[in-house]
Amino acid sequence: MRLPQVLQWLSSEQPDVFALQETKITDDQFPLGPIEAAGYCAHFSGQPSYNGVATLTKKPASRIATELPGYLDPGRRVLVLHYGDLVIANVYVPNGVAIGSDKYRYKLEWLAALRAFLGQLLTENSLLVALGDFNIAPEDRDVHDPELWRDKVLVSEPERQALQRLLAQGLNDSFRLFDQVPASFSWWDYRAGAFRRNHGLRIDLILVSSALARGCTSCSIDKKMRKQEKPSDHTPVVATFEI
DNA sequence: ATGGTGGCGCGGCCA
Repeated sequence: MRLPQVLQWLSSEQPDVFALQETKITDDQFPLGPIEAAGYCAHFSGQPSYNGVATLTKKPASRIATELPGYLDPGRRVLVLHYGDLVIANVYVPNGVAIGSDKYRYKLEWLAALRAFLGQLLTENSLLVALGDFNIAPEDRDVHDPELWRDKVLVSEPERQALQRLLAQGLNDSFRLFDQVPASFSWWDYRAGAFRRNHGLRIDLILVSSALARGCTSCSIDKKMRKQEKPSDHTPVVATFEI
């Protein structure tokens, strides 16, 4: 994980919750000291080199889950925190690589297991946030060049339908609760000057249950981290709430 | 233009 950038953003923005994906670090290597010194509790589920999720919060969770029930996955991609009736599910959806590949099938299976899990959580908790790298651009307006991306991974209809089935259970894309400037993206490829040209996709989502959507007061993309030296290829998405 | 860049970790995979 990019610890200096994380500490900088926590210090300047002071979020109650900060969800990271692709930490690429084992739990025994997790930089607990600096994060706690910054005033945050660290919850994490990692592995060597790949995947890994972490959720940094002002207050410790009462319960934690790291698996999709009934779906055996060696990848550490899920971290669910419980705060009484409030549930915060941090997810790193598989990339899928290419349409028709084994990894694409894995992505669709994984999304089906996630849908079942979130559906179960929604029956038990009215206040649910599911956020993270979904690796799906929900609509063409979330893609810099829809014709170029048509039927490509991250944009294909089966992936979009899987996301719509998630939403249909009672989740809302918080970004679309508000007016937004066109061509708003959260991820840009490192190659070919994609960020400079704003050749991006909006694949990082904050999905909220209806009860939380009523208290959602803003959702925006903060591009300042992507402009820095050695940035992540993603940049933070921020939602605020009055509960 | 089937390329291009970057992280992890030391060759090759993954995104």
